[in-house]
Amino acid sequence: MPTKDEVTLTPGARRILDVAATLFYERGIHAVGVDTIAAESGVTKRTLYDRFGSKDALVLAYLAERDRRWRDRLDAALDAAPSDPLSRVDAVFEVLAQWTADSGRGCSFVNATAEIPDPDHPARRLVREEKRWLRERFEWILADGSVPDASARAATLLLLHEGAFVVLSAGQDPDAVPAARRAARALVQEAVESP
Amino acid sequence: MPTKDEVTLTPGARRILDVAATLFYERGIHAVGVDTIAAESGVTKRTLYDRFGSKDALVLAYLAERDRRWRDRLDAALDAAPSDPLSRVDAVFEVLAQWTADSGRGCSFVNATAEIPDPDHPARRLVREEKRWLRERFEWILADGSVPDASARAATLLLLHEGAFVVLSAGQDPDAVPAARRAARALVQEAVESP
DNA sequence: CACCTCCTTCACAGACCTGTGTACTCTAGT
DNA sequence: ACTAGAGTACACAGGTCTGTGAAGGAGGTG
Repeated sequence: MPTKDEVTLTPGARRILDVAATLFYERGIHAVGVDTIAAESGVTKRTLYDRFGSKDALVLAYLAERDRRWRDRLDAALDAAPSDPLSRVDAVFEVLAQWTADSGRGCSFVNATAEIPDPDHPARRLVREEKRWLRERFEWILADGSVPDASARAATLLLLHEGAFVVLSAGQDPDAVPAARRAARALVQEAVESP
Repeated sequence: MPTKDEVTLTPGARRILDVAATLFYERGIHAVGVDTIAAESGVTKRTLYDRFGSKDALVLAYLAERDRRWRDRLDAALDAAPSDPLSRVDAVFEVLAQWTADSGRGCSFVNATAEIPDPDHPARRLVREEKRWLRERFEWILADGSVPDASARAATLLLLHEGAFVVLSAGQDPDAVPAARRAARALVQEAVESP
């Protein structure tokens, strides 16, 4: 069963959102105009505004869909992984490895933060929520595996995860994600083996 | 003795660069036009173009100056700190804590990366260089303190450092930098105490 | 048949963008 | 007194930006 969003989107709107997602991610939100999006979607600007109302709303739809897809992917990976904390944490970083394999432009949420100064903007709320969600996922993994100091260690895992994304994109270091994965594994192992 | 850049800048150019730095950082590079920068500097657009040549060059000057100031500050802190690796690593995160105290909009280099897609753009080269420099600083600190696996551990420290910046700005978590600092200290301590 | 949704074409508004051309003034140094 | 550098004033070019208005076509459903 497809998600509600996907059902309610008309074919034209679906194309618009797909094109917008690609262009916003690859060129930046401010750098892409609605004219370009409409033209690349084979649609007129009128249709774009009829479907989404504003560029701002289109930006929000782009981020919300990306957020949903990423969470679904991560939850699926966690469901498929063994239930020990080491396997689960490793699964999160495996998803990151796959995700970044075809996303060379960094984290779309971090990029959106860079382009949207207002912290009360709906897109910024979405970004905060996404980071908070991942942090809680880590915390749940550790607590469920009876790892001590789950909260503090989850915070560290989040730092490694986000650090990997930014060192990969801004620093252009291809080893960033593997390095974060190794550090995360070491952190969990050390925590499990400690008294 | 002032640096060469500061000497060669005319008073007008100095004001332009200061204003541009503030506006680029707070509102984003694309979102700020040269008209605004000129007006806020109490200078005409003509002067801006006579001094800097293009908006692109002004952007580069902004990032280069910020880079220089940050490195100077970090080097000064490292000089002032005791020479053991724990104190030195802690000093780096202390600088981060101070730096982020009045920089709520994240890392300007990461933000610039989000807004400039072309990896060959001079600004992007500068960003890469900055991240590489910090990584090497960490590596030097560890190796100089005879910490084993200095290279791998330096990579982890860089991840924590960059992660803190992004979790603070995108995730709006005020504990991000202290958490990274604690994790970094723990990492160094564990490495020093290990056989 | 009428009706509705989706979408089209096209013109237009009004603002903002980077960048330039021309001609002028003020100030400091030699 | 002369000159060079720094800056001012201001118009203008040529584009792009978001967003709207008016009118109509294609295709399915009652």
